[in-house]
Amino acid sequence: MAIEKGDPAPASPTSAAQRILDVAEQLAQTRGFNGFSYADVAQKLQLTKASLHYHFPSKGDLGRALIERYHLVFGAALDDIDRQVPAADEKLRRYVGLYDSVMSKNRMCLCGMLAAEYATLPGAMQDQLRRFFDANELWLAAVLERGRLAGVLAFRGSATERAQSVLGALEGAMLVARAYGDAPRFRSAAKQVLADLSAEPG
Amino acid sequence: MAIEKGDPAPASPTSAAQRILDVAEQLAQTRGFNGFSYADVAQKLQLTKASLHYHFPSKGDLGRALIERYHLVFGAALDDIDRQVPAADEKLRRYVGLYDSVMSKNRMCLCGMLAAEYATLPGAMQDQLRRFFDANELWLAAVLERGRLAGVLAFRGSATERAQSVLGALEGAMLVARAYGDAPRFRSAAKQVLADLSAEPG
DNA sequence: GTCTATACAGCGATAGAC
DNA sequence: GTCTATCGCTGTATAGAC
Repeated sequence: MAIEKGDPAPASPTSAAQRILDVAEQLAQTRGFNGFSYADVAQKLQLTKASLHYHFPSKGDLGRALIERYHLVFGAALDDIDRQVPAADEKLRRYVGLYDSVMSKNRMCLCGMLAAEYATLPGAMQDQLRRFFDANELWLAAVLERGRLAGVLAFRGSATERAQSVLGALEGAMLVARAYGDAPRFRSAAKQVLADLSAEPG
Repeated sequence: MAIEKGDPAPASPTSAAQRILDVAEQLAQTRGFNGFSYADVAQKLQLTKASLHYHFPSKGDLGRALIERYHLVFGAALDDIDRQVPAADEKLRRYVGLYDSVMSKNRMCLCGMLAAEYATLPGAMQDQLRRFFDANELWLAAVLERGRLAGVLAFRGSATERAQSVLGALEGAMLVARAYGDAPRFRSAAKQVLADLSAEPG
């Protein structure tokens, strides 16, 4: 079917809901979920608040859609890594790269940001948030365990414990680096996390 | 001078401003600076909002007083450590203990929480926040450097870089652990941070 | 699916009495 | 130093026309 005359013929015909999520995500990652309003999103999209409520009746609905999509995209990225990279140490570098690309956009990880606001979030969002972290840890723990068995990674304690501390270290590095608007600062901390896991001699 | 009859004879006669800061601090550390209102504080203290505005005219004033006091108390704790503990590795354990005592109260580090909300804070609070982190890093970097020279600590790279990553790792560990209401989870991550700095063989 | 218009609660903040 | 009362604004959310 041909594109009708007068259509803007966008490179990718993003739906209204997707565009709303894009803007809301950017705001949530920079200002926090409690730090933006429907009015903010509406203004950026040249829409009215009422239109947003058509797509996402309540802000809780919007928040849930936000985490759901974020988790989906992140999960797909992890699948890509698993498909493209065999070595555990290289998988970790790619994993850190995911965080780095967020930091480079002057954003905080969506779920790290929401973790700070945890106590103020609707229950459904709290549950989704924990599921996001659970999935990250599970993936990380598997990579760490196999990397240790293969001899390319070295660390004390259980892979699960280590996965938790790695996740926390990356989230915290973003958190603080953002207060300085300093992406290299994040990169430096991330490199140390990787170095501490390396089987290479110090 | 004797205590007047009818006085409640409090163990420590906390001023109104101090009590306001106590409540506001607890709320800011659990819900975020944007997650509580004058009404919340007033209710907990059985006061009116107007009374709070007498002590802290604007919320920005309240926020500045919050960080100022937090920084002061934290700085005093670091001085205590320096006075009481000579060994660098033991200093680090005491430092981690400061975070642990916050986590045990089901709170986030005030400045870690504010770091998430950074973009929405008044400029004065942003400056104070960076100064808090700067002071932490300076103290940590000195401890790390002297510990490495003394042979009780071991790490790659500069002490300053390492101080930054340690600070981030602790803040991030609190951030994520709080979403699970899981203080032991923080403790586990903190122990790994210390172990990675130890000169003892892995 | 987007609009105008509006309801209603909550927010930070101020005036003025006591 | 605390109160009552109130203001102006912004927040989420809804009704109903187009």
